[in-house]
Amino acid sequence: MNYLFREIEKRWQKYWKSSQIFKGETHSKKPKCYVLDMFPYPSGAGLHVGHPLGYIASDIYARYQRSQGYNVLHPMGFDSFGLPAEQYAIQTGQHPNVTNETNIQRYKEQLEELGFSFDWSRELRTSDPSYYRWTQWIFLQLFNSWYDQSLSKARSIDEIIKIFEKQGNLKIKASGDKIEPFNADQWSGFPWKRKNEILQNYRLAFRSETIVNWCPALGTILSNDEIKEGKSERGGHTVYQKKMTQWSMRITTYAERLLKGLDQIQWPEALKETQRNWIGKSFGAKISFSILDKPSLNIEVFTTRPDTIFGVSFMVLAPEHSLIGEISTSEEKKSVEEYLQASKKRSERERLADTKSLSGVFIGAYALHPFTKEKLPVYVSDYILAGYGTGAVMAVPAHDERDHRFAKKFELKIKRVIHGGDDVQKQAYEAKEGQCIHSDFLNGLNVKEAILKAIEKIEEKKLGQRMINYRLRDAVFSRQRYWGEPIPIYYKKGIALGIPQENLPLCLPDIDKYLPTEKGEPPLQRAAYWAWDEKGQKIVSNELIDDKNVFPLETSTMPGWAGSSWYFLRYMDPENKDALINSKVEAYWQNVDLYVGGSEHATGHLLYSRFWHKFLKDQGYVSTEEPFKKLINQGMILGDSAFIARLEKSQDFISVDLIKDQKTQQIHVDIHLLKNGNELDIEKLKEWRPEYAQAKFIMKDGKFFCKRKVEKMSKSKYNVINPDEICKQYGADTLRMYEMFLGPIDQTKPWNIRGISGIHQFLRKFWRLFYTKERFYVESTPPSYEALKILHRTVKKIKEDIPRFSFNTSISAFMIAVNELNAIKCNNREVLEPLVIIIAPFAPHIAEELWMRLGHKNSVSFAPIPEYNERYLMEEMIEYPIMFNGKLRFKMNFPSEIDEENIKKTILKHPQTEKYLGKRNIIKIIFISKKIVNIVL
RNA sequence: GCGGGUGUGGUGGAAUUGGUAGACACGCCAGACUUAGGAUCUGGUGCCGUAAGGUGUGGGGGUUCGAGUCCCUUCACCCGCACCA
Repeated sequence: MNYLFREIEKRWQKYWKSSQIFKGETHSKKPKCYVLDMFPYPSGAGLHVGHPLGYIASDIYARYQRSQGYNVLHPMGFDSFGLPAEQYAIQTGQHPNVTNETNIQRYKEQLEELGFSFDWSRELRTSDPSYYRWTQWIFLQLFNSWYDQSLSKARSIDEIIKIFEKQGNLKIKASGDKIEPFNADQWSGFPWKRKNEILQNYRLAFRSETIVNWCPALGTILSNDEIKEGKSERGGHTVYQKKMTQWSMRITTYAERLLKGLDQIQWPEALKETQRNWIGKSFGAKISFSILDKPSLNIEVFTTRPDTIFGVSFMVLAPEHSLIGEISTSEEKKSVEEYLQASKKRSERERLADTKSLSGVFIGAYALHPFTKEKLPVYVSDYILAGYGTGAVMAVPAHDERDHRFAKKFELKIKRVIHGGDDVQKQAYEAKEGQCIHSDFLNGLNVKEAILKAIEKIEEKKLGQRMINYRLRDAVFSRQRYWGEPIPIYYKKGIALGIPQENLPLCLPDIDKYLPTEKGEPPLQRAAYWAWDEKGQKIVSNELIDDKNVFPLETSTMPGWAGSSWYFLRYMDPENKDALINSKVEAYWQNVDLYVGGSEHATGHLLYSRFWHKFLKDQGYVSTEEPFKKLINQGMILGDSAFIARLEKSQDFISVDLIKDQKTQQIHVDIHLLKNGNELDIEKLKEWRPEYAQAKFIMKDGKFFCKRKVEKMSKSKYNVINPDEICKQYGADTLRMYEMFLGPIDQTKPWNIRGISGIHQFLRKFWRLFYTKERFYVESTPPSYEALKILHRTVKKIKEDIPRFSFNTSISAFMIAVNELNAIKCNNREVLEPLVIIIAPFAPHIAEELWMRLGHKNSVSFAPIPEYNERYLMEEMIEYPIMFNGKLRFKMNFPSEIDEENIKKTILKHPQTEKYLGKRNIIKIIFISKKIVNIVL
């Protein structure tokens, strides 16, 4: 009768694998439910106990939905392009695919051991040419599209050509940089090259010279979300600013839709807020300031506070601003030049580091105030960002903190125009409250009214217009790396052209070394066959490049987020060779009903996926506006790191309890090197790190202790606990339930093995319910009312908990049920069988085993979830807490149907009442049916 | 600095609508049992107190018959953004 979990779990894992019962049906009359996990990058370290947290939760949900009668799509795959495999390839010369294959096998084994109900027939890998063929295909669609702002929709580039042929670009409202206007005749007169340059400006995948975050140590550029505090997120290398021509994605054109869509989806509020901040919408005005003695030139600024226009006392331009050269005077030219040079050298990190002291120089020019015609000195300063707004500001020191500091430093005028706050000579008053003063036509208006009035006036006088600005930047799309999708582009006379779709995939070529070339070009430059034969429609040797028929191919590759931005669609139709996805299949599965993953993807993956999805919708390939209807974040699991202390400037280590005033460095050591709690096994350490073989260890009583600290579980911190060890010891069902029992799914929590035995014992107890005298035996006779009550209460609780993802409370409900059924010695089939069904999503192996032993031939995975009957949830007797002035004094039982008056009477007669009443009078009695009685004195 | 989140026993946590704070589990204490099994069973366990009782959800204040829950204020920690005009 022992619960032999090893044997049981092996049997059912084998069965699930061979029977393929978790295959999502492509054509089904059942309602669909798409449950997805963020697919992992297959790193060499394998899974640790933090990974499965989300997988377990989604698996419970998927299994529950199957039992509820849904056709569930629950796939898994691998985000297999990425840096670690490439880094390893650089070091060892081994092709990244080899490393990948090994790692993926390990991951799959680990995932199977945990009993997940994945549909492995749909497994995909982003580095597989049959997959990235379609990533490249989407890229070409973006390349061949422009955004029509009047329709709020992406359209084919062929259509814009037709429009140009008819009317030039005079009427068109499209996303792109400002371009000289041209009419239809001019368009048809443009040479081929010019036409293509113009089109380039409208494409959603386009090349642009951008200031990028160049990381020489990684040999690549990084996106903003890959940088943490000025250093690369991976490896912590220094990042520099560099101008480069790069592929970009016009995500900014979708800013408004990305923002609006957030209201339609059920995501954690924190995550939505992060995206809102990242998109950073602000409303204001664009205002032109003319320049003294240069009537043809204007400085355009963006401001969210046009109400403070009469408080402007100077102007500031970003160092990259294009007008600086033209308008700075000869006297100031030298100091301006010096300043620009100096600010170029300052890395982003330095610029961010000292936000307190502002630098800048006067450039000699003056702008004219649009209303007062006052002379406003123009400065250049790197506190102005070239990439935001227009790269220039009208400075209002009285009402903007940074402008204030700048004004103080350069002794510029500070003019109050909003009433409120302290002395503006000492401190800026930034609040958007108060009435306008010294502001001509704005006087007396409050800030909100004044903003609108000012814009109205500005538009009326043609000085500018209202403007909505976004903080969101276009996404840089190229990487100077090997291990990514090749960008399907070739260059004809310097013009980028797409490889015809029929020729995809453009496969990654083999190269001798995975490093950049000596000249610093991307690794693909090393490929001998990396040229496009336009006529022959094939890849040929570089030697054949003649710029007539054979042209060089693009050598940068796509970023990590390319493949992950649409993989959820491919799972719906993974084998399709003719299309990204069949439209009928798409119409059925639509989008993801539940997406589970980490919140760290808030501004990367989750934003890019939404962007691509919206684009594909515009193109008619998908029917939904949002890819992930509901999303939950699993919390981080923290590990208990161990450190050894090294005395500074020495090779001597000191036991943590002996440290007094000495300065020490803390060095992470693998937690598996510890014994008896915090004691270090020095021999094991020396094996692990041979460089410490000769080190001296200062010990107390022959023991050496480590310092512990709870921090994020990660390979680099050597605090990783693998699920394999726990599976071996307690089984997958125990691990699954234990991880869920740890607390709310979305909360960060430390990993602690201490409580796991409780779960294991619970499963044993559950198992024993089915045994009498060492034999499997269940009664067919009707169960007691008490037993039915326990069952129905539990079913109700679980049905309420699962949709809320409150799995920790479900588990405690199971525990209560098993404890109570055990106490009344219930072994009725009528009670135990439904219990097996409802516990199956949580502990599927034991459930399958018991289900089989109960005599069923089919898997428990599709057995319908039992219904509960309210009849069994009624209590005949209610225990009322009797409170005096809100304090619980004693308890009394009453039949649930008894009326209020009767209860009050009985309570007042109770001897305890007299005691608590004393000489005081009752003011009133609060009676809440089936809850409490409170006597107010 | 801005935005978001979290604070409850020795520990993980529960309390879904303002209604018995600490469910369930770990740990600990006491006991029973013995085919010595990662056993099982019984009882106890927030804190102070022998007890009556008092006290208690980060701190302070408020609303209410009644507050972990609502409001104000304050502190600590975590996450995200950060010269965004």
